[in-house]
Amino acid sequence: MAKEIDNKEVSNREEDYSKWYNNLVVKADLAEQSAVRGCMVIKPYGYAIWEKMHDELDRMFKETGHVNAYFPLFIPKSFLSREAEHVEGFAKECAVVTHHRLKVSDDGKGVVVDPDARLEEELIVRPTSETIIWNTYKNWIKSWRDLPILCNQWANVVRWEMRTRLFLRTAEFLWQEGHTAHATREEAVEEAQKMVHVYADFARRMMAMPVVVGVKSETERFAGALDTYTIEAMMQDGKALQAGTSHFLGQNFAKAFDVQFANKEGKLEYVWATSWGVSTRLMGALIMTHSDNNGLVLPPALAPVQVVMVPIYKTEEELAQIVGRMNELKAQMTAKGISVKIDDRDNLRPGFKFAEWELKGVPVRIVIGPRDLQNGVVELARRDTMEKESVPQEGLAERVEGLLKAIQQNLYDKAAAFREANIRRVDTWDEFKTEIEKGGFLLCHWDGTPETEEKIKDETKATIRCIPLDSFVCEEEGKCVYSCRPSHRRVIFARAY
RNA sequence: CGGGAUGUGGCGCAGUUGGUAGCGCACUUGGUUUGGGACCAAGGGGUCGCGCGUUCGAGUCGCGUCAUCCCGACCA
Repeated sequence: MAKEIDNKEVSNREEDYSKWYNNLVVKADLAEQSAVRGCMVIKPYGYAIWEKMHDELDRMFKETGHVNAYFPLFIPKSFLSREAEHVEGFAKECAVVTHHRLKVSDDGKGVVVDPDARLEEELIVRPTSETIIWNTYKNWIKSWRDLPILCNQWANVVRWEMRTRLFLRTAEFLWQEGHTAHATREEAVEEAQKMVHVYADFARRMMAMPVVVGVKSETERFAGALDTYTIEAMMQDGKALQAGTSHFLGQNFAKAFDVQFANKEGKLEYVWATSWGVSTRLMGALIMTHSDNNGLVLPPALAPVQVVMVPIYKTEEELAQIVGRMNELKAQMTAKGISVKIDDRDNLRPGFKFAEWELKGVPVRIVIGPRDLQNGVVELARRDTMEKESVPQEGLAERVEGLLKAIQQNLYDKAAAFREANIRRVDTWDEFKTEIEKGGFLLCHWDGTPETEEKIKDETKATIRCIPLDSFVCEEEGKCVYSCRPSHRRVIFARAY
């Protein structure tokens, strides 16, 4: 059983990672379960982190030539059935709108669905927007001159999952979905690969989260895709988390929605497609990558509050004096683009504030008391290592600026070191079965068949996370860890969220 | 949807053999405190997930139902 959770200790992760995670999300004021089944309320502090992610991703998309658009929440049922694999993938988890009106019930105690208001065709609340978007693209695309179309949409989607977990798998979630249309196969493949690398760059640079870029095996592919590119991250319990995907959809959707263009020779051709997305699941990844038993640890690049200042005082005069000095220092830091919060709440003691801001993951804490004011110093504490030092007020803004960068880098290095320590090459099936229990990624040879993949999954719950593209590429001859048949490369196996 | 567990003030929990609810935290007020989660005093707030039943009497027993969590299956 997990230890009782309170604000003093988030939990012991080794005992019960799930509970640790859920409690951390709630205690750190990020989100909570809503009254609606499987849905979550993202609280202001949590949303501020999502906004930072949103803003940087949006900037990156635009930098790579994309534009934003918006498509309807409701998708006519018939659209979903156009692409066979796509329906099969999503049919089991759709919320369906059947009526458009309520009426007061006969006993007058409540409302009931008005049976006279049944929709002629049911509407599906989008689980993803390929279908409605390709139905629209049909009207936008006539000639090769209309291509490429590089649209992105920020939206919410609904997938009626059996089991939910805050940020990682909620019935409704926020995401962005890019949907592009191209004249050639090569261009579409290039786009899909480009975007998975945008995600990888984002994860590393902003989230301080190392990821493996790779291709999904046939079984793990997106419903309707020819290839699914993925970024896979390793959480602190050794399990893998798919943090973002980019799909090369071939001409499947173009054919399903009859989207053809006249090429330069005047001949009709089907359009090539990609789609790619990341969701609020990234928040889950962020939490599980860096947090410790004192709570959340946020990389400075995504922290809504980068620096919190806590005054220590006995009298009102002292408080006024200290806060006065703090405001001067804050102004210097704000000028450098650092977000600073002065916690001058007078009903809480300093120790409580320290613990609370640590729980919320604020990267840097600055404490000023009467002694510091005398000596012209401050106490500077960093969240990642929990180290404290006394530093001069002179040049504080520059020092903090450097510290924030150092913390960002240290978080990445720490996570990368953890990942390195938990990636192992495994060559025999016996070894595989014992090693997979220890968690982490296993680099193994695989014979390339879905049958073997399936059997490995049944016996060990491990799946092929990806065939690595950039790092951990192991193009070498060997024998499948399960079937012993020949293999030309290693792939990554792991248990996953 | 299968297996297991749990539903009691905002949160976390206790509640013996049935006798119409209690603790810690939080909250309010006053005071003393403030360099790592303060203390004292006085207060406010719940009919025990919901429904039906057994009983003189149900948080406690029975049946049903809903919800949540965990393990599976499914998934970003």
